[in-house]
Amino acid sequence: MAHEARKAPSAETTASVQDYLAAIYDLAGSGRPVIGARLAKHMKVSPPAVTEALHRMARAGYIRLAAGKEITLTKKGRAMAEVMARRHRLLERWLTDILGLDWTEAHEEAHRLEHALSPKVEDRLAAILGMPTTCPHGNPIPGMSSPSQSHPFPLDQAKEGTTVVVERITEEAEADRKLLEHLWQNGVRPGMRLKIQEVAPWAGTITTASDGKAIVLGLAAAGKIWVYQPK
Amino acid sequence: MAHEARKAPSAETTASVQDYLAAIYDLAGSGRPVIGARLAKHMKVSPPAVTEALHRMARAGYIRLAAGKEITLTKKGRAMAEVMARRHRLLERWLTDILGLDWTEAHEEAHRLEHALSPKVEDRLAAILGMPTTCPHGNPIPGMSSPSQSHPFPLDQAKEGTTVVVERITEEAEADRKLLEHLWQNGVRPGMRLKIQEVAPWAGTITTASDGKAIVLGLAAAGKIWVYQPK
DNA sequence: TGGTGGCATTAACCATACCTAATACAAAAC
DNA sequence: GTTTTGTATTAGGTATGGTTAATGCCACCA
Repeated sequence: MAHEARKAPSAETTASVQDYLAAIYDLAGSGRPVIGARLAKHMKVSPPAVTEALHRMARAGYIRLAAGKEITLTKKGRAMAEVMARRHRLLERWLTDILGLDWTEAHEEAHRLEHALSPKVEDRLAAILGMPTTCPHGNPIPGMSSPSQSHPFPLDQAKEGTTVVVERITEEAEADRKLLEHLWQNGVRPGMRLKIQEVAPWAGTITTASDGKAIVLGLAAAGKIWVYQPK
Repeated sequence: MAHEARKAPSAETTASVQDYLAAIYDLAGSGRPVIGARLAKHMKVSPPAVTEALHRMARAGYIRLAAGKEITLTKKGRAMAEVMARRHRLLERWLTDILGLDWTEAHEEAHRLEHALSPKVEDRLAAILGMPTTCPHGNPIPGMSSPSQSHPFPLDQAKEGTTVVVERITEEAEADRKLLEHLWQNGVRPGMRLKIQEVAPWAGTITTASDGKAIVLGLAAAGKIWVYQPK
């Protein structure tokens, strides 16, 4: 948009491109290959919109479109995606820790604000927040060297009878407002201990318990929550 | 832009419309009539862009295009413009008071961020800032009931030999980066006392002094700085 | 081997929002 | 009273970034 262009002269990285880069980055975190259809679903846009955007981004050198369908970030693309992740997560911290919003709101607010954040404000923000290493959902903030000695895995791969600790709610889950609200209301947040009571692939559910209270999740949703084995 | 639309479903107020509303609001503050040409200059866009935008905004009920050239805000338009002014000025306060940026940067950063600020974040921000009544440039924050008992007038109308106090640097001046930097570097900010040494309409300048240091300003620039007579 | 489902793409279209160049017009300057 | 200046508008064009509808492609399943 020419109007946006006015604000960011050359080196044009539009809000849209930033959104796509962030989405690719987030989806790549799950291990599964990033393809257009997944992007379209995650970002709630039509498949043709994705095709077009990807072409624009490939032309601009942000991504590579492999022979197959898989989409990979170039060095430049990855750098930009990390900047966006950093801004997003720092903003979430600010919104929750200082302004007192909850998760659900924080994610959406941060998503809007992240496009308007300059490197300078980003740095000052990091400073006043005390250089946090993760966002409130537990996702690492790039450039903050989070330790993370645990070996996290998706909750849908947990074994029945074990007890796990929530490491993070991935951005994939964050995109689903309803899911986020559900998790928030059930107290599912980083550090929470979960006893795996039943994994039922036939029903597509996983049942966990915490403080005696049972929480039932679909396997797809559970796959977007990463946990680790406490030692 | 459809992409923006996604983020703000109906009740569509695009960033562009917000910019125009804010500009109309700011320019109206000077007393002089708001016409398209002034808008074009202030916003650094071409006259046809203004014409088109005004039609879109009139269609949407934000402004009235009087028979003559004058542009006036409708109730709806004024409300939105005040929201934008409030967000802008609160953000400036945050940027300067908490993040430690200076004026010049603060204005530009705020201008980008204001479009992404929700009512909720706006309110929380106002709270943690201690309900400030003005922005760092001295402009009142709508909804904060600033007293302002002084009777400010533009600096270019000051009488030779008098001493005045800077009340505010208007948004009109803020739009000019170079001017803003100049004022900042010369210590011109709200509360500063200025001795009017010479008003020279033939030369188009006004010479003032503060702490023995002389500051020369063009009359056009001086007209964008409001001062008051200390009693 | 012949569907069927999932995925990508093309085609055609739309709105926003900007631009330049050219035109229209009025009021002030000479 | 014409000319200049300021202002607005029309005309024509561009780019982004979306949409739906239709089509093309492949891979897996029976």
